[in-house]
Amino acid sequence: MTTRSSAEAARDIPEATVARLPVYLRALTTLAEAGTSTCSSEDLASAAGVNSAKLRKDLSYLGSYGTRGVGYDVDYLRYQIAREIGVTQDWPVVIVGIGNLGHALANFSGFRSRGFRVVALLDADATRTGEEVAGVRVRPFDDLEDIVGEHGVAIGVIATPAVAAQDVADRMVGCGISSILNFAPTVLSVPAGVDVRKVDLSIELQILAYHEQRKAQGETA
Amino acid sequence: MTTRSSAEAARDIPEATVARLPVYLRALTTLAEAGTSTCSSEDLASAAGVNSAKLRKDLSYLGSYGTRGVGYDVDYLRYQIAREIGVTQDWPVVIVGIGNLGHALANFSGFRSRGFRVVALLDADATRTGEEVAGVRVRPFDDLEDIVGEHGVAIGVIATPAVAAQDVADRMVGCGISSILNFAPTVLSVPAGVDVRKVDLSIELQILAYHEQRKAQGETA
DNA sequence: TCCATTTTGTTCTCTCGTTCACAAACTCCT
DNA sequence: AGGAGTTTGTGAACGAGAGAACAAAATGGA
Ligand SMILES: NC(=O)c1ccc[n+]([C@@H]2O[C@H](COP(=O)([O-])OP(=O)(O)OC[C@H]3O[C@@H](n4cnc5c(N)ncnc54)[C@H](O)[C@@H]3O)[C@@H](O)[C@H]2O)c1
Ligand SMILES: NC(=O)c1ccc[n+]([C@@H]2O[C@H](COP(=O)([O-])OP(=O)(O)OC[C@H]3O[C@@H](n4cnc5c(N)ncnc54)[C@H](O)[C@@H]3O)[C@@H](O)[C@H]2O)c1
Repeated sequence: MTTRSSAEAARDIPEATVARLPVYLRALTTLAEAGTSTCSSEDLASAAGVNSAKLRKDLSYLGSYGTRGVGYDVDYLRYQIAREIGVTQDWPVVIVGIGNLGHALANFSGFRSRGFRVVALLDADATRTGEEVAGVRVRPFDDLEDIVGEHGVAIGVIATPAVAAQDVADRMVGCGISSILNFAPTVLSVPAGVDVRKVDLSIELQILAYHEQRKAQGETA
Repeated sequence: MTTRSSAEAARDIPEATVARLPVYLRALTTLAEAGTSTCSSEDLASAAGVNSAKLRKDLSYLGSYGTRGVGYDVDYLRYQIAREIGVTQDWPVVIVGIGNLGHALANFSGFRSRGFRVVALLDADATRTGEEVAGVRVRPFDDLEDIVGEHGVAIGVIATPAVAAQDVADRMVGCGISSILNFAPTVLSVPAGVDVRKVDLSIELQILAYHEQRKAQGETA
């Protein structure tokens, strides 16, 4: 299990690198829109907010897509990163919990433009179903299994209150979803093989508060 | 600069630990609400979704707040962590960009309950000002300096479109804000001493897509 | 053709983070 | 009082990530 088949490239991209590839992708898109066709690692690194050594090392995990003495072809590199991440294809996504946050997410244009397609908005509250948000009708949560089966959905977004999040996750996992983006402030437990990423506003603010407090302490000390 | 004054405790909490303290805090609150007064590192670790060795090591950076053979007093530990993070006091916060996302953020109850207080909602669009969201009136962006000065705001939240984010950040830094939470999909450049954290939906989804793609590859290989 | 210049890809080192494993410290029971 | 049983706090081993530094490879001009 440690060695891979010889046909497939020995791809084992570090997690820290995976998390930065989307940043590079966005920076490349910005450069392309500005009419730049070639860029050095220095250029791209500064657009992405990292140092150039790190950028080159990250890109080296994908292969040798640059030219020494010249730099990288913007469009070519962009395609290679997109392919590596998997956003050259479209990923169907369901959003569960169409309250304050769910509405904002449904209206978020960044889904479409980045290889994701919202195929359904689901809510358990019957008074919300039928409403149309960003061109998609809100449907009852119980339609989850049907929708996931029909569209082959692999990615689910949870924007329900914390108390409901584990139940929603269980239902998602039960019908084959294997990647979850969780906005509810709670720890989800899922079986091995299912990826969960969380976005947690309170945690981010508390981290800022910690550093802020230390800055203040330093001043008065 | 490497050694600290003898009076102050040698506090140098690793960044990875700082990011987990809010998770422990939330887990402790949940335990307290469930009527638990004492818990072991094993209990708390499972509630927080980490392993117990990591939890104990993290807590050891704060001091020795447990009792061997017994565990931790839930309320006492909760207070100690809250104090360390700095959320025993209230932090005033401004939100800039009251569109889809800004509305959701303004309505988010997690601010209040976690030591943060939204003192102002700002937007550059004159047609939005005057509107009341969650009991707070939306004011013109140009009031930023006045508000920050008046309330001593140190933390700012950016929920504007990406193109405006750098300008907003510059204005924030200019009037003394030193911690920024950025929801716009763009890399902010700020002077040293200012902390920026970003919340980026597209990046999270792309990371999920990468792993999802690898799972699919494994099946068909 | 050859040399100077540029910029990548990679090796090496150092720092940071995770996990293991166990002595120290506490409780409870006899 | 003493011993059995628990659970913390931490030293040490291990692994992952960051950054410096440089050889290899390309370009372009003489
Ligand atoms: N509003 C924000 O800016 C914000 C920010 C960060 C995190 N969050 C978190 O995101 C979540 C949603 O926040 P919100 O402000 O949109 O809350 P909300 O109450 O406005 O919306 C929650 C929605 O989920 C639905 N729901 C409840 N139980 C459900 C279930 N079992 N199945 C399906 N749908 C269900 C409700 O009907 C409601 O429409 C909360 O957990 C909140 O803590 C919100
Ligand atoms: N909607 C989402 O769920 C979501 C999710 C992730 C990220 N984002 C990002 O968050 C940001 C806001 O998203 P949104 O959907 O709320 O957009 P939106 O267009 O609905 O709202 C943006 C608001 O910012 C205001 N604004 C524009 N320029 C400004 C300036 N210079 N100063 C002050 N205010 C200004 C506008 O008047 C508007 O009210 C975007 O960058 C978006 O990419 C949104």
